[in-house]
Amino acid sequence: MMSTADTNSVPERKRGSGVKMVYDLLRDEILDLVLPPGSPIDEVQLAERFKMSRTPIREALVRLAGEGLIDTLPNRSTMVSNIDFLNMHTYFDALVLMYRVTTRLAAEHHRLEDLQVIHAHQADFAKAVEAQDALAMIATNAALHSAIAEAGRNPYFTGLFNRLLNEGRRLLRLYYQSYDDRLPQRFVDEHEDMIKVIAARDVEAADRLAKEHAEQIVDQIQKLFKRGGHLSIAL
Amino acid sequence: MMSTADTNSVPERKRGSGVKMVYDLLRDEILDLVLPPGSPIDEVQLAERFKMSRTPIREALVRLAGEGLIDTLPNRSTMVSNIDFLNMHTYFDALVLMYRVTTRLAAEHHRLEDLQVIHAHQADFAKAVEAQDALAMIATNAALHSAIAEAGRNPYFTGLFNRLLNEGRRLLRLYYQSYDDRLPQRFVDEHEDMIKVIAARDVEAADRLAKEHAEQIVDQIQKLFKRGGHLSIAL
DNA sequence: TGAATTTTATTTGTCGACAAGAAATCGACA
DNA sequence: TGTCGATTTCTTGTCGACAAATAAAATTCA
Repeated sequence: MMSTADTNSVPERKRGSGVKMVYDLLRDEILDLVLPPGSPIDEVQLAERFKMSRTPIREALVRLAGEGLIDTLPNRSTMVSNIDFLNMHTYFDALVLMYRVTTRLAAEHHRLEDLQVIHAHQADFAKAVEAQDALAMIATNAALHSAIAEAGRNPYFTGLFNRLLNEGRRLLRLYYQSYDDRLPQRFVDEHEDMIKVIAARDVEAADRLAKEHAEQIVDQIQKLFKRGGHLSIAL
Repeated sequence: MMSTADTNSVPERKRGSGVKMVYDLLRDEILDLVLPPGSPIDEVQLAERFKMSRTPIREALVRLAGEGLIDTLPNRSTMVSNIDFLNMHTYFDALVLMYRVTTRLAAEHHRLEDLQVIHAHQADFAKAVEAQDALAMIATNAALHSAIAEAGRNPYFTGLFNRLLNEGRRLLRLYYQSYDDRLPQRFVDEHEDMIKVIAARDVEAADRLAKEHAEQIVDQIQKLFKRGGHLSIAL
C-alpha cells in the first residue's frame, strides 16, 4: 500500500470548478493546435486524465460543441472540428467588418479608462513582437482588439467579435507561425495609429484604418496560402 | 406479467432525441414568452414532466445557457434570462448592421434557387399578416430574413444573424403584439422591394432598403417604448 | 425582542453503473 | 475466396443515488 503515496496528490477540486478547468484546457489545446483538427476526443480518457467522472467532462464537451470547436457524431465519436479552408474568405469578410465596426464604435464611445487598458495591451503586443514570441503575439493581439471592442460598448458586437477571433485563432496561429518575426512590427505601428484616432474620436479615420489593417492581414494570409499551396495541418 | 399494459404508454423515445426535444421546447417557450424572463427552471420538475433523468435535461440547459437564454447561479438556481432593456439600442445597432450586410451579400451572391425559397417565405409572411397572426408573423419574418442571409452565403454572418434574431425574438414579440394588425402590411411591401433589388443584384439598393427597413422597425419599437413607458413583462 | 448561530431542507454537481447503437470482428455459406 | 450475417467490442446516452453548497428555518443567547 505504498504506491498510493504519489496518488495522494488528489486535486481536491472545488465543486463547480471541474468543468471550467476541462473546458478551458481543451479549448486552449484546440485553439493552439495542440489538438489538431480531426483529433479524437475520448470521454473516458479525459475522465481518467482529470480524475473525475464522465459527467463534468461531458458538460464541457457540450459547451465546446456549442461553440463549434468540436463535432459530435451521434452515438459514435467526437473530434476536433476542421478548419474550413474552402470558405475562408467568408470568414475574412466577417472579420474585416467586425474590425471596422468595433474600432469605429470605440472611437465613438470609449472612455478615458478604456484607453489605459488599450495602451497596456498594445504594450504587451509590442513586447511579444520584440521577443518574437508567436504565441504571445496571437494572445496579445486578440486581447488588444478585444479591448478596443469593449470600449465600443456594444455587448452584441463584442460577443460576436470575440467569437470570431476564437474561431479564427487557429488560422491566425498558422499565420503568425510563418511570418514569425519581421512583419509584425508593422502591426505595432498600425495599432499605434488606430489607437491615436480612437483617442481623437475620429470615427471615419478609425473605420478606414481598421479596414486597412484588417485587409492587410487578409492579404498576407492569402499570399501565404498561394505560396504554400496547402498547409502542414492534418485536415 | 401484464400489469405493464398501461405502463406500456412509455414514450419509447429514441436514444439521442431526449435532449433535443427538451431543448427545442424550452427554447420555444422562452422565446415566445410562455416562460417570461425570471421564470425559475427546475431540473427535477422538468425531469418528471418529460419522464426522463436529470442528465439529458441538464445537457439541454447547458446549451440554452450557452446561447444566453437562461442564467445559471452556481449551486443555486437557473432562470430565464432577462431582456436587457437598458442596452437595447446596442442590440438594434447590431441588428441594423446585420440586416444591411446580409441583404447586401444576398444581392451579390444569391443563386436562382435561393429566390424561390425567399419568395416562399415572403408569401408565408404575407399570409400571416393577412391572418393577423402575430406569432406567425414573427416566425415567418425571421425565416424570411434568415433565408435572405443564407443566400448571402457567408456562414459566419448567417450564424451571427440567426443568433441575433433569436436573442431579439422576445423583443420582436412584444412589438408585433402591440401593432398586431395594421402596420405589418407595410413590411410586406418593403420586403417585396428588397427581394426585387436582390434579384436584380443591385447591391447598393439592397443595402439602402435593408437599412431603411431595419431603422423603420427600430423607430417603431422605440416609439412603443416611449408611449408605453415600460412593458407588461415581469423583469 | 432581536441578532447571531445552528439545524434543516432544497437544489445542484458528481459519481458509478448499465443499456443502446454503431463499427469492427468473426464465422458460415456460396 | 468473397460476401453476407451474427457476434463482439467499444463508445456514447441515460439512469438512480449520493454529496456538497446554499438558502431558509429554527434555536439560542443577550
